[in-house]
Amino acid sequence: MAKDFPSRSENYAQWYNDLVIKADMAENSAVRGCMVIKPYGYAIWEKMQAALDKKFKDTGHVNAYFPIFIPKSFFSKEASHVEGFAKECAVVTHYRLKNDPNGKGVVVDETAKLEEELIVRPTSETIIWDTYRTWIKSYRDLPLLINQWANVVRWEMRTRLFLRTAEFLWQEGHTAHATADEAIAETERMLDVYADFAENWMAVPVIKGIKSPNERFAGAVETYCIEALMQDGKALQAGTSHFLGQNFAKAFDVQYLSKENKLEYVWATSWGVSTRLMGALIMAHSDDNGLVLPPKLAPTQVVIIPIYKTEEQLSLISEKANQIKTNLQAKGISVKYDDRETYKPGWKFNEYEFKGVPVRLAIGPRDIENGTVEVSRRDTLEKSVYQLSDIETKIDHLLINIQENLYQKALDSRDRLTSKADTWEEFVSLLDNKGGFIHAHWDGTPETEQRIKEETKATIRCIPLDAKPEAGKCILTGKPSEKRVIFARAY
RNA sequence: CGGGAUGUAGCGCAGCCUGGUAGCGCGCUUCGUUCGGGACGAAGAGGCCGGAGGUUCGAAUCCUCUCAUCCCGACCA
Repeated sequence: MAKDFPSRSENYAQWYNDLVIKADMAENSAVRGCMVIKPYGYAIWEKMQAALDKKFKDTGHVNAYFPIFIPKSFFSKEASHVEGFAKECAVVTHYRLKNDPNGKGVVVDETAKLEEELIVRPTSETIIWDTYRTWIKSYRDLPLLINQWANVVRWEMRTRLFLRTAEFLWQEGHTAHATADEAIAETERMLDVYADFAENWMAVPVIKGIKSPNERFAGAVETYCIEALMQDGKALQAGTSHFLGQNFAKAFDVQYLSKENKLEYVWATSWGVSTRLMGALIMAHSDDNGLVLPPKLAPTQVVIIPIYKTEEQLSLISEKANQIKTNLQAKGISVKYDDRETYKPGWKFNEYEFKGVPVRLAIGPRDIENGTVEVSRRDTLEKSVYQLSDIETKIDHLLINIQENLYQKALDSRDRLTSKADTWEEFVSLLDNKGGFIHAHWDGTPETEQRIKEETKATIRCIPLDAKPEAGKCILTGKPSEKRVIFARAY
């Protein structure tokens, strides 16, 4: 058990917060609601970025960059879009400071007022579609498949490290297509990319589905999402992919000439995942001993720690350790040999355990004598002694095994926390006593969803894409329903 | 924007009620002994007590104002 670290059962929220800070991933900054992502946290984010970026490029997308500022007038062009974001926008009104004539510090120079205020982007649909108007003239310009890695600002009232911050990092894909079918196919393709990333890289099982109208993205015709379930039974939206129809094309007048020489509005999608995925990753696997990282996203996959008393021992151990390190690196495994004299082995064990390094190797005089190494895996905390011969292959297999084990554990946990409810009493009782995903019937109306939310704080996380037709009665109103949807309390 | 709380060393806190010039733990520095699961001892460094005003011979402590932050709600990737 780590020092001064709460357990999950004691206080899950505190556990999460302390974990993020003590594992050195992020901390609160001087700016309310904005975090500093520290090198260790950023390294994990970079691994996520690299994997996602490759997937985007493999599916034909290219990266570009659009401005952080958006003219205020752009926001009024798409009615539901502005309505969705108006309440959480940071606005730039002036462009100059001056010395305070009354003495201390600086003040805003009122003479430097902008003609038109600039909005710090909460998302980039408007500026991008304003730009696309000039890029798209012919069917030959389509499809346009662009992604941007950026920061965005949403002025949230209450923030939590990674899960909800006023500024966050994300990627946003914005594509333009000649037909609705093509755009829908793109929307679904990117949803699959996200699901694949979540499951095969993050080792977090997700449910693919579509959002109910209440939860739909402001300006979208249909919002697809992947929903994950955390260990405490609360759901977390891990990614969204929107079919925007022709809403933005019409708002920003983006038209092209078809093969038939007809002027047509283009069809759009947008899709994004954010640093919130860090929160999902942390909560999905970590335990009361600290962070647990899936090998595919761990900045350091293997750490080697020497145990010695004398310089002679250290030099023998170092020779062996460096050899193992080189061989592991040749297999593409990231290895750190921590031979710092300033920390003791026990301290290092705890340090790397807390930071979630998947595999730890310890080499001491006994190992040098026996030709062995002590191998400890973070996911199960099991220790065993391996013979040195072909150690690289064994470690390679161990990493794969850990990755699979983490996914399986997360899947088991989600299955345990997934229930069906057929009556209102059952539904409320499940929410209060167990949490998790609850499959239940809903009459399909926004009013009912709203009432359920007000009474239980649970929302429809999604209507699963693989939901089977099943006649039933809405848990609240008793009206007929054709399939179950997934309810949960969410982050 | 409603309800509650807190600002004292890098971090976490005590001191305030009953005014007398600031202390504890962790961390940090140095030296020695240690080193197979967060070592121990000794010696050090570090704070105009959130800010402004007031009461007083004297304010971290009492009074007034102010700023900031955190927690609980409404909003949300």
